Order: sequence, then C-alpha cells, then structure tokens
Amino acid sequence: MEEERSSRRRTGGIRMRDVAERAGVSTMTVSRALSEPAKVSQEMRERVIRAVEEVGYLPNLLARSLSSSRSTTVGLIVPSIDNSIYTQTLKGLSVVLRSRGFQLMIAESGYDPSEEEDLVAAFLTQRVSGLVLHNIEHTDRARALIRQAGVPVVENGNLPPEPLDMAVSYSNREAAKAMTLHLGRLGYRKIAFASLFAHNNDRSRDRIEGYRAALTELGQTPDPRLIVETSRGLASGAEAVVRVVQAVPEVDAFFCAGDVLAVGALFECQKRGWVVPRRIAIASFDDVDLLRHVSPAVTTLRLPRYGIGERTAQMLLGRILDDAEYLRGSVVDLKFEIIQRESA
Amino acid sequence: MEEERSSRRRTGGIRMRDVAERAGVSTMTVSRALSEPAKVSQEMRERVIRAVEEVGYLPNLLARSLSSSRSTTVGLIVPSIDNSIYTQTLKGLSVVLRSRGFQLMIAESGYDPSEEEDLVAAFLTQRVSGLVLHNIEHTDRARALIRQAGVPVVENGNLPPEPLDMAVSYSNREAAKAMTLHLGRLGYRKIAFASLFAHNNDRSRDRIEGYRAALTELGQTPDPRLIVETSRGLASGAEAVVRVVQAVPEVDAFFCAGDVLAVGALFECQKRGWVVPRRIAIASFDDVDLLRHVSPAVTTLRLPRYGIGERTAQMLLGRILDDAEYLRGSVVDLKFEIIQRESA
DNA sequence: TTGTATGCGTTATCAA
DNA sequence: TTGATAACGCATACAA
Repeated sequence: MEEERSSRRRTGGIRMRDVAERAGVSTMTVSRALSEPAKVSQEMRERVIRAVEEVGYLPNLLARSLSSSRSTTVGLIVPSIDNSIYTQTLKGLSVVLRSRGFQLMIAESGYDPSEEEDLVAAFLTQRVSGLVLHNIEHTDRARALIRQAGVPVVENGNLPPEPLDMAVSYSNREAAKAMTLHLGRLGYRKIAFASLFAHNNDRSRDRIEGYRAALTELGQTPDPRLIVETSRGLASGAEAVVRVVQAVPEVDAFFCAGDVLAVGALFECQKRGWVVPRRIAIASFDDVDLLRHVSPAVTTLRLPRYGIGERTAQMLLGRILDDAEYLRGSVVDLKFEIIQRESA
Repeated sequence: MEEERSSRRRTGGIRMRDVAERAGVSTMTVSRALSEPAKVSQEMRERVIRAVEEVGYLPNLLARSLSSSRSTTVGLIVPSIDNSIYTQTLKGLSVVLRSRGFQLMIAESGYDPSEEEDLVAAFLTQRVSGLVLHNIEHTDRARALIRQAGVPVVENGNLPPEPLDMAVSYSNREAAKAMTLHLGRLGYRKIAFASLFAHNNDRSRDRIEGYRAALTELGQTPDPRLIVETSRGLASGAEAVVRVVQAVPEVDAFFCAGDVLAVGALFECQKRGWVVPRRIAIASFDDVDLLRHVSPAVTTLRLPRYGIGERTAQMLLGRILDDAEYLRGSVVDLKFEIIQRESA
C-alpha cells in the first residue's frame, strides 16, 4: 500500500531494503553489517550476509557515495593513452588502489592543456576522490577547479616547481643532465640530443634544459644543430640521426630522450655500417626491455615507473582515507639510475 | 531558518539549488537547461548558464546517475594492464566514449577468472552502464551477475562461441591458422610455434588450435616438440628458439604468436649466425612497430586493435543510449591481414 | 547494539 | 514552458 504512493516506477535492481526485509532487520543494520561489521553483533552479521546472498544484492556505490559524500574512484589523466611508458605506472596505481577497493578512471588529454582542463572538470563532476596528472603544466582554470574542489592531486611526469598539491616523479632535468655528463666523462665531445616535441610537454623541455646544463658544466657551448625534436617511434630515431649527421658529421654521441628513439637511431647507424660505440655512442632515456636485447645493448636511464604509480596511489589513499601520512605540498623524488651497457 | 532543520552538515560544494537561487528559477529549470536545453526557453537557458558560471557550479554526476538510474561510466577489464597490446584498443575505446561524455574505468584480472568475477561485481556495484571484457571465458557467477544486472557487455580478445552479449574481435584461431598455412605454402616444412601460456588464456589456446589445424590441412601431423609455451618478452622468444632447436634441429620456420616473441627469436637466430629466412623463417602475430624496423623486417599479422576499441565503444553506446543499432548477440569479426615482409 | 528520521543532489512525474 | 513534490538507495545523526 505504502508502495503505491510512489509516483516513480522503480527500474533498479535489488536494494538494501530488500535485504533488510529478508533478514528481518532495518536497512541501517544491513548498512552497518556491510560497511562497519564491527558495529554489529555476530548473529546479525551472519543473518545479513545470508540475506545478501539469498537475494543477490550488490550495493549501489553511487548512492553510498552520494550519501556519504565520499567516492571510491580516482581519475588519471595522461597525455596519450597509447604510450607504453605509462603502463608500468598505471599498473602500480591500479594494484594499490584496487587493494583498498578504489577504481581507476582514465582519460587522455592529447598534450592539450585545455583538454586537460575539460577532463579535470569531467572527473570532478564524477566526484572522484583523487586525481593523478601526468603534467605539471595546467591552465589557470584547471588549477582553480582543483583548488575549489579540494580533492587531493598527485602530479607525476616531472617534479613541479609549484606543485598543485603532491607530486611523485624523478627529475627530467637532472636525469638528462646526468646522462649527458656521463657521456661527457666517457670522452664524447659532440653529443647530440634527440628529444620529443617540447610543445606542451614540460618533460621534454626539462630534458633539453638538463642536456644544455650538462654541456655548460662540461665547458661546452650547446650547438643548436645537435638538438632535434621529433615524434615517438623507431622511424623518428632513425630520422633524427639523419638530420644531425647531415648538419654535424663529426657527431660522436647520440642521446635520445624519448620513447624507442635510441633503438631507431641504433638501427640507422648500423645501416650505415657505423660501429657503436666506436664511431658513435648511443644512449637512451628509459629502460625498456628492448634496449637490453639489441646488440650492442644500449646504455640508458632506469626510471622508477612502477614505483611512481605505487607511491602515488599510497599518497592519494593516505589523504583520502585521512591516514594523514602525506601532507599538502609533499613532493617525492624517486630518482633515476644510469644503466651502463655497451652502446656508450 | 529552514536550513537549520537539517541534522546533517553539508560538506559538498555548490549545488544545483545554489544555481537556481542565483538565477531565480527552480532546480528543475536548471536541470533542464543543462540536460535538455531544448525544453527550456532561450531566455531561461541563458540565465541559467550565466548563473552556473557565476557560482562556479559543477554538476554532481553521482546524484544525476542515482536519480536517473543511468550512469556515464563504462568498465574495462583486461588480463594485464601493463601490456602494450591493449593500448590501441584502449585508445579507440577512450576516444569514442569520451566524445559522448562517457568515462572509462579500467582494471586488470591477472588472467584469473575469479578475479575477473570480483571485478565484474565491483563494476556493477559502481553501476557502470556497460562492460568490456578481454576474455571470452568467465565464471558462472560472473555470467549470472552480468545477466542479472542487464548491462550491455562487449567481449574483445577473441570471437566467443557463446557470447555473453556482444563481441568485437578477430578470430585468434583463424589468424594463427592463416599464418601457418602461409608459411606452409611458402615451402617451410618444420614450422615451430611459440605461444604464450595457454592456461586461462583462450586466445593462446585458440592460436595453438589454429596452428594445429593448418598443419593438418597441410598434410602434416603436429609435432609436440615444435610447440612451446612461454611468457611475454624478448628473452622468452630467444629462449623458445633454444628449446625448439635443441629438440628439433631441422626446424625451418618459427611462428611466434605472442608479444615481441618474434623479435627475441630473430635476435637469437642472428646471434647464432643463422640467416633469416634462408636458414629459418620467422613470423609474428601482431604488427608492432618494431617488426617493421628490424632487419630482416618480420612477416606478421595485422590485427585491428584500434578498430576493436572503436567499434566496441560504438556498440556499447548504441545499446546504452538506445540508438538500437546493435542487438544482443551481435558478434563482429573485424578480421586480420597477413603482412608479408622479409623474414619468411 | 539496533532503529528512526532525515538528507545527500539530482531527476521523474504530474500539475499549473 | 515552468514549478512543486517525491523519489533514487544509501549513510549520518541521534534516540532508544
């Protein structure tokens, strides 16, 4: 009879109320038995669990989140989703978040700050309880939205001078600088640098800066002809070699700070019959499996990709669940490591 | 005054009600102006939009979804998140879903059917309006949950004989068979097959089956010593060659139906000084960029990875938004293509 | 330890 | 075209 008063037709599935009726208890008891089992007697707990199974109840997290104003989703925005460099970080994030019952929402900004802004708004609209951004550059409105919403955020791809909130990364600048210095110490004098396009890419820009800083420290003046910007991929690495060699034939080292560029460069050198590293050294920026298996194996930087995801999730959860281990402004530098192999 | 009656402290941000007050209209008018602008007069629409901007309102999708019992999230479950073969599909999904305002939630099952079941439950708990599964094997409970919830589902990694609902894929069996036949027609007689572990992996199993079927069609009896199962990665490909060659020295072709295995195999052959394809042919299963750039370039299968994601999203949206283009039981075979290169 | 009343922020429904 | 009201399914606050 009461039911008839409703002006809306129910479309959903089984509700907590159905479980409550089945178990002969109130919905609050069901709610507690499921969310805070300790606050319910042994007997009730069992009765509720049985009823849940009998009626095939799946809690409605939308309702739970709305009512408690706490959600269990986290949003991740990466520049490009079809980029294997994110997969390890994604895995670290996913493993840790899932262990606490959180779900990951993912989107790509296409290296476009205004698209990132839209995605931030979209995620806030979804009421995510945390955000992970692979950028450190954001539009003013994106910053304002995040500040106003008050959600914890972790920036990932680089160490931000002015963090939005928290950050976990290595320093692109320091990494590029370290490898360049390493090459310098090995005796290479004409060190070329192949970078990914730096437009709307703070990581690329910082790497170029690090390279320049190293040269300066080595007492050299950076030669613009030794710096090329290109896209991702093997073909780009090869093409970068072609361009540099044309301009500066005496180049003796090639540092590729981008995805798989180094392998493309290596193949190109081999095609020319150049012995690596005798004629020209090659170094890379990220320890993808391939670099260890080509011949000669490529000297590179090991970046803490998985750890970044893992730590990011931990920091986010700490703030969301108020374990209060991490504070606003925490910036964690997970460092990098030079892996010396045969190519340099 | 009315406000004081509340026993709950508001924690959230700006609500539709705030916009309504600002604009001097009811919340319903705001709701309509935002969700169904056509149902509102020109003037109202503008007034509402202005108020939205003035107060900095972001709709609450949790509330919207709860109230309308329609969500704008889709759940994706892949066996392993750190696997580059999914990135293209993920991109296709993401692009199409985002164009309609849908968000993607992603999780990994670790090739464990029971974990997949848990994730299905978790996503249903989140009230996703669609599911994408990369498996075609599911637990009974997972199937029951999905059926009961009535959400549209697309299966992706393979063509399911008994689809849960819809499916978009190519046929792993046919693809492996086609390449094996291709090698047979090229004159290779002792064709080895390196597969990823087939346990809980229907794709791998179907590929092995396809390989066997092709041999039978070629009038050969499959030799178990020519089949190896291994894990992903370059090292595994090399090791697979070692194992097979030890057992069957006269092997003359190596078909690698797994991620990057073929390149590992190629490197191992070259290490042994074997000329490819003169001494031994090599073929692969998926057209990753690398295969085209190694020397000799590797003959492989082109799989419609991006298209699978794109089409999957379209089918899902069709059902969710009731454009009713795709029906239950739709199984779309996006086919594959043999890319003939130098290695075979 | 359990239950009652109420609200979370939105939309469905019906009336004006 | 607009508004009032009652849900959506759950958790908070408080009473018993």
